[in-house]
Amino acid sequence: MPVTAFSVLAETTEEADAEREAPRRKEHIRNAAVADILAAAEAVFARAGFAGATMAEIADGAGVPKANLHYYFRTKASLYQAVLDNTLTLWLSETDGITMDADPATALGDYIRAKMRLTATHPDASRVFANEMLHGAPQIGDYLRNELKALVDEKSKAIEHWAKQGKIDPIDPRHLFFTIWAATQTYADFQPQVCAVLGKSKISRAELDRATDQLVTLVLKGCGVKIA
Amino acid sequence: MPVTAFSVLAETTEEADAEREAPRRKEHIRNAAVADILAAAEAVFARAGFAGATMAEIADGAGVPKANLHYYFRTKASLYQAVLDNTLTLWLSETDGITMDADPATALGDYIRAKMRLTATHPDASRVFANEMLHGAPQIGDYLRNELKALVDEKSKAIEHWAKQGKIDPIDPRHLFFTIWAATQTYADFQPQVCAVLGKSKISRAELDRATDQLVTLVLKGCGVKIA
DNA sequence: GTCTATACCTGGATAGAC
DNA sequence: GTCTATCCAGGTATAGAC
Repeated sequence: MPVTAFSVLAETTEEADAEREAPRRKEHIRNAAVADILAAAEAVFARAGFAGATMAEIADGAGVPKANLHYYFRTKASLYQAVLDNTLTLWLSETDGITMDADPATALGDYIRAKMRLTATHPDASRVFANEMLHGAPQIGDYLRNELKALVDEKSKAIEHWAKQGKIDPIDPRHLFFTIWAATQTYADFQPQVCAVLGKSKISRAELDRATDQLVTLVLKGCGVKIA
Repeated sequence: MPVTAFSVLAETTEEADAEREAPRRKEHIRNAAVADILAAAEAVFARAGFAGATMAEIADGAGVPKANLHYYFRTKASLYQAVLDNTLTLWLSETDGITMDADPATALGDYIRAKMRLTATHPDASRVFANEMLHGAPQIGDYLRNELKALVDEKSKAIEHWAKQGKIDPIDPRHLFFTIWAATQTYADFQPQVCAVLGKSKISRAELDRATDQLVTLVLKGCGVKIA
């Protein structure tokens, strides 16, 4: 699970000076330790939340001394913000297929499948996001009100267009998104409950495929989508 | 939002002695402060999680000095457990209507509406539960594997019976429950996201009614339930 | 039973050697 | 650039007066 974006690194003006006027884009990952730190931080923040996570635990997970965390990321809050930024870029993706002239069954089905895949491959990212949400979204409130709202507004127009053409029931697209997001992310966020009810110690690939197929069917049929 | 069950009170053997052999059931709420403490604790644990919550904040919310919390509940963990116990009793309710000989449309529709009402009236309970889940359910794992699993197993048999009678599509009832739980609780747990996308500062009663109606329609139609 | 004052400890952050 | 040792704030829990 490699991490690729480091938007909130601690500023190192000395190094910037040393590079003179060299283009910013020339900057690259200075040390693999940074990636390890972000990966370890995601796991710890996912399980313990911001308050419950300790820098010592993250340092252990990354295999570096505690002080190095404060060298790369000045504060615990900065490190948390960097982890959040990574998860948000993940969340915005996958909606490309939902357009006015797309086939609803294909577009919605593919979107749900993609969301479920994301939940399976990045469960910790889902949990970090959920934690932030539960605590009132102090860090990402602006993101939700701007980028996310704009994206949903645009996609909602496409779905309303489908409805005008009789390709889907006249539903509220926003609440449909809430339902899809919740139903997919629950397999990461509420994993202990899912495992307990199913009587299993982990959610198997086959089980998740069954869940995905059922959810796709439920949504398409429930919205009156004509299967092309 | 009165709190009614106090299963994990700190033990006061002195008082028990004073009561001699008096029946346990004769015990009653010794002080309204205890109810205030539990109510305040639920709110604080919901917003901050277990680690993020502080005893000082809870004491402030309840209007009592910090030390009194440790008098009624020996530790922070005991207080948290007491809050959790209250929420779990809430969660188990509302499934009474789902029986083999019930009408699927009525039973499922009523259940979804009841769950959504619960989300609206007890959002903090939902958030405390979600927090515990996200952190791996260390306190309530046993409850999930026993009481909850037994309940879902029983209700699943009823739904499978409906399917044999052709009253509903042959779906997996467990995943249907996961979807319903997630789709309803998201309006409490992910409230900041819902508000941001809708462009509102709070979720109005009317908005939640729309969401409820749409979800009931989605589920009933999506499962091929015949409307009686 | 109730509250004030305090002891003790965890954990974030930093100074300074290498 | 990297790490060891340390400082200090904040928070749980308790002792002891009333």
